[in-house]
Parts: sequence; structure tokens; C-alpha cells
Amino acid sequence: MERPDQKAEAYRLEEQVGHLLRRAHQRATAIFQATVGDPQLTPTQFAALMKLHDEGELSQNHLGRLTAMDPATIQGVCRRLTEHGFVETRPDPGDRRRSLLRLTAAGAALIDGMIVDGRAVTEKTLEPLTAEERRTFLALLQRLT
Amino acid sequence: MERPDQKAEAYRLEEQVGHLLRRAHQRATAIFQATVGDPQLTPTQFAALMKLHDEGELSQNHLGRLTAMDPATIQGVCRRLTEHGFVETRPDPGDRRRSLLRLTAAGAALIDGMIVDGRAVTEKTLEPLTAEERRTFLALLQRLT
DNA sequence: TGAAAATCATATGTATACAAACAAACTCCA
DNA sequence: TGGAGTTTGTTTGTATACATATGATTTTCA
Repeated sequence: MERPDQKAEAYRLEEQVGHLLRRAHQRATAIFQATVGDPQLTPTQFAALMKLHDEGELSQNHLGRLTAMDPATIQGVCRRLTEHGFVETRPDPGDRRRSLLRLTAAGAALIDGMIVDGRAVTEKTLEPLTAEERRTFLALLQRLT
Repeated sequence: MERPDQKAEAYRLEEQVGHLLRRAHQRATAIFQATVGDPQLTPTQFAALMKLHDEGELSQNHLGRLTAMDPATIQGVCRRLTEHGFVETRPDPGDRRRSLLRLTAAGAALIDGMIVDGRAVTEKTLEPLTAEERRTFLALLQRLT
């Protein structure tokens, strides 16, 4: 005799973590774009500028590690940020493989004014949850990375 | 006098929901690819096949809504699934704008064998959490979509 | 020291993801 | 009924995201 709880449980796409994470990420990105209406800045570009703001000069791959982008991805992000004039490079004097990336004056001004927007994005994204639920959720989410 | 909790709190990228969701989604995708070693099937392709398995024939945009993909995205996914022989189409007899999508025999066989893998992906992705934490996390995550 | 291994940045190819624009077909309702 | 508005699917363009390959450089260690 099969026990009821041993029977094949339906596979519901809507309950799979991967699918839910994908949708939650889509929503967070949409909120970012709607909130940071000003420039054509994406979440990953914002993350890269923020890290350069905090850390100063960084090599491209190092910046990628700090923002969770692989070398191919961070390369494109940095190229576009450079084209837009928010970032500039100079050769690393101690390692001829590397270039050091840093914010331009325009990039620094942009990111300074956007920290407020960044907080608003997080606030709006977590809006469906209470303060305690937010803490719980963020703590659990951090353990899944 | 400023109260300590009123002072400007540092903006830490590592604590922003959007960034954490992006990283958690990256991890879930990587676990999917490592677990479903068999074919070159992506998470979104898997989701589309699963919905066609559950719902039978669907129009392309309808399938997109059920799997959280916009018309341009689901178009590419369906084109590749058709090219790989997992999906086929016929004209909708009642609406000349639409085509009806359905699984081929190969597609049905593939998805039947992959439901087990799907469960394993969810299991591995949630592995850092206890059973109760998983329930809590999934409940909160569902409310953020 | 000198060869093997690792790292850096780049390049190519594939796959989401979405905005915007479009033509064809359908629905709604005045 | 007939036109306005909507829906369907496609196309173009931009931006992640990653596997894989490559050449230049640096590090490691036998």
C-alpha cells in the first residue's frame, strides 16, 4: 500500500525556487528601472559604479568579482561605462596585464546622487513584507549565495 | 544632536535585495545546469516544456504569460525548442493570429524524465536551509512576485 | 632559474530579457 | 455595422550572463 504522502506530488513550476527567484529578480529590475528614471543606468552598471565609489581604483576582473560578474560580463559593463564617460582607466604600473579603473568626475557625481535612489529601490522591492519579514527574508536570502 | 540610528547608514551593495536576488538566481541557474547534465536544456526552456506538459496546447503568448516571459523572449525560446524537435505547432482553427504549441513525442519523453531532476535542483538550491527555513523563505519569496 | 600553472583582458557564440515598432487579426461597443 | 482599441506574433536593438578559446603576463615551485 502506498502512503498518501509517498505518492507522486505534483511538480508545480510556481513553487520551484529557481522560477520564483527569476521572477523576483525580474520584478526588482523593473522597480530599479522605474525608480532610477534619470539616466539609462542598469542595475549591474549601478553596482559597478558603487563598488568603484567605495573601493577606489580596481582592476576589471577584481571589480567583477566584487559585483558577481564573470570576466566576459564585467568587460562589457566596463566598456559601456567608459563609453558613457562615467569610468576611465590607466595602466597598472605594477602589472602590465591589468588596467586600473576609476570613476570620472561625472561618474562620481552620478553615483553620489543615486545612493538615495538605491535605498528607494530596496524599499519598494521589499514593500510587500513587514519589517520583521524583511529581516528574515534578507537573512535567508544571504545564505543562498 | 544626531541620534546614532539617524546617521547616514552605509549603502552596502551586499545587503540590497536586488543584488542578492541576482546572485541567488545565478546560483540556482548554475545548479540547474550542473544537475540537468543530460541535454542542452535551459531553465526557461524547461519551464516552457513543463507548462505544455501540464496544460496541453497553448498559444505562444499564453505560454509566455504562464512562464513569466514577454512576447519577444518566449518567441526565441519557442523557436529554439521547435528547432530541437521538442515542440511543434499547428494553426489555431478559431483565431488566425495564433498558432497552438504542443510537445512532440520527443519533448514529452524528455520532460517526463526530467521532473525528477527538477526536484533535485530545488533540493540542492535550498540545501543551505533547514526544512522550516525553506518553507518560510518560499512563502516570503512568493509574496515578492 | 626555468617550465608549469594561474591570472588578466579580450573575443566569439548562444541564450535570456525587455523596449519599441509593426502588420495582421480580433473584440468591443457606440 | 463599422471604427477604435486590443491582442498576437515578429523584428530590431541593447544589455546581461556564461562557456570557451586565446595571447600576454605574472606567479609558483621543483
